Amino acid sequence: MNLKELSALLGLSQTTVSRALNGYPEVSEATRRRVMQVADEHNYRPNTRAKALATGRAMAIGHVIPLSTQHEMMNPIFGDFIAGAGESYSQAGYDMVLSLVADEDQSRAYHEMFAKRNVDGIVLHAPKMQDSRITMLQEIGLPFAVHGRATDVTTPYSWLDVNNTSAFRRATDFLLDLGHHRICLVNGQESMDFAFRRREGYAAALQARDIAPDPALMFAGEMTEVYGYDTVRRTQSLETPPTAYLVSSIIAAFGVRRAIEELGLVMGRDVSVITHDDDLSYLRNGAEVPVFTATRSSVRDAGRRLAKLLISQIEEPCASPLTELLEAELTVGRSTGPAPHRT
Amino acid sequence: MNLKELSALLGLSQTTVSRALNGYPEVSEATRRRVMQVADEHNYRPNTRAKALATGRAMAIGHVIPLSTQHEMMNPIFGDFIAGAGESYSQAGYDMVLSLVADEDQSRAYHEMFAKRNVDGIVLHAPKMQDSRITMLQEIGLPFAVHGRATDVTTPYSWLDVNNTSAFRRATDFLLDLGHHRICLVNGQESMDFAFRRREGYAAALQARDIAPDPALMFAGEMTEVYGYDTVRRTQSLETPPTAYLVSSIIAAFGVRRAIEELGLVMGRDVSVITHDDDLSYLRNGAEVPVFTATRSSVRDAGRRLAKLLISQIEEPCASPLTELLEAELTVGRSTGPAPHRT
DNA sequence: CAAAACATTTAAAGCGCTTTGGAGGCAAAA
DNA sequence: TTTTGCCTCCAAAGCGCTTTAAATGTTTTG
Repeated sequence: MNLKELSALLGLSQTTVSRALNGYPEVSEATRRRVMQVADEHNYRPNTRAKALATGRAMAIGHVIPLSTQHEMMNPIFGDFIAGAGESYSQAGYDMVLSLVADEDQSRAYHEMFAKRNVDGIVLHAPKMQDSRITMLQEIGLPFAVHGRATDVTTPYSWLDVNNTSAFRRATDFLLDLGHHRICLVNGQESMDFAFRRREGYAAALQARDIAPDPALMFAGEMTEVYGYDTVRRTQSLETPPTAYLVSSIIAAFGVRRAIEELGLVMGRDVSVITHDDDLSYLRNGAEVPVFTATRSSVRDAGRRLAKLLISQIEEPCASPLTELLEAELTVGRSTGPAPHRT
Repeated sequence: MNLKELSALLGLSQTTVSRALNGYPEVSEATRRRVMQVADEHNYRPNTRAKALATGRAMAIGHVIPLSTQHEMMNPIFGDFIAGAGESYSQAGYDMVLSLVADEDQSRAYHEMFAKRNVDGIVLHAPKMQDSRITMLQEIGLPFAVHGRATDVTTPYSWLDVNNTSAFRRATDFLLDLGHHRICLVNGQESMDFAFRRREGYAAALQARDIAPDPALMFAGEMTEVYGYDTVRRTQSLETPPTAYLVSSIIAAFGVRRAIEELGLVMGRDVSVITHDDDLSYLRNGAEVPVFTATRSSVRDAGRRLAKLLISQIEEPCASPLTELLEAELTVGRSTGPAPHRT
């Protein structure tokens, strides 16, 4: 069923039917109701492609996912972020188109997305500290919004980020208040902007108490379970092992917990752990009482918000860039306690 | 830059330029080269929407993700599956459009996808045993392929599945061979077809050795870490606790391991564990020697294959449905060993 | 050399929708 | 009665591409 058939059926012109369906005022209420009803009965939906061609709006938003950074990107976070964004998109009538591309094809992918005109805007994932993609997109002139920020990019652009610095600063302070002095940072790869910012927060908290950060206690890597495990094994065999761990991901925190328990230590008594918790739907941090004390911020919610932000950006092209900084909450679980008195 | 401008630039008609770019034979090699070059220089890409409208092919494939079953679907598996599918899509020049919809809107979503004609086919995720979506899509007449199967649907359709029954049968046999008699099944939700089939395999192996399945050892639930943990805690306090666990997901297996270690038992000696391993990129099953003995099957590879299968289905609409059954490999890790001799 | 055959190229229609610029009908105003 | 203005509705152009049918120019053939 297309417009032509539908309007023939109604004995009206395509113009009138189109207007009736799109809520234009130049059509009587009676006709509109009639059109609506018949359209509904025949399950009419305008052909997206034709509509897009006529209006110049694709009603779709693109996500370019680099394949080679799969470990950092196609990760547990991603599903939840997409789910959140998807909610906002379908609410606003947008489609989501995903484009998985090899790392080296990324630049081409953005240019192509623009030239092919099958999206109205795109979401930029996993920004690094200096991220050339941002200026590239600005030059291209395709609306975009970043999930995260790029510290070294100074031109204004739209973004939504968790306040990673303050989250990790507060977490570190929390541990310091409990009497911990040797706090091990189990961070993500620090070329990623979020990881860099977390380290900044960690370092700032230490510095404020005149504690020099110990390089032997600062790790950066891909956040796997094994990474968490290994880091604890390694650091616990140091001369003066850390009494607390600050972990960047709940998956790594699993590994941290496993190593602690394997060493016969009790988490929350002998060793304290705080992890960042993206509040993933399938990786809940315990039930009523969280297992881990955590800096929590729902990545799904971030997806929802960033999508909305981008949509309003698209629909108001002249407005200046929008930004949103979310504060993570510090939820206290059973993985933290006062520093043990060792000699 | 559009066709009109490009052809004006070249002093050729749109027809010729279009043909040159699309590899039609009615244009001389000299002109083709010239066209190609100028197109390249100006970074010309045909407008997807116009092309789609003209050809009737959207060059896009849809994935409808039900939101309410987020825990089963928007799960760790999903990211990797999508990544795999995305590889195949971009290779074949297709886009991927995701549509996240509330559960109750699912039927409408499929109809809409068809009516709006912005995809050429769709992938059906997470089939249940009786899945009404399959017949619905057949009635609609939109090409589709299922990731998994629906046991109770008898009409033929295209699918790709792991042989869950045989995988779990072999895993159970493996444990039985090691002398285990009381094997606990930590399964996914059994309304899901894959989980049902896994139980079938488990039951068949027991039956073949005249062991009656013990309902107290068969669990079905959402596959979280805590679920694995709780199940072990619960079953280990039984009068005759199981000596082995057969787990449906590596995430639950983490919980299983944690409970085992917490109970002071050694995995692979006191208690054996086999898990299904979807070979997720960010949840590796150990390094060289796998931590868990596992029935392994890359979900990413499944995505790649299913996408290709659907594409060939789309491009050859009259062909009969295609199916592909993948065998999981049984990889031996350090989590299994002979059953301990208890009294 | 004319006719036929072929190799290139083009004009124009069409994909299904929106939107501009009118047209027709009718009630209110002059 | 004529004019004005409003309310509905419509014909047709246009979005950027593909594709059919036809027109050119170029060889080859009888």
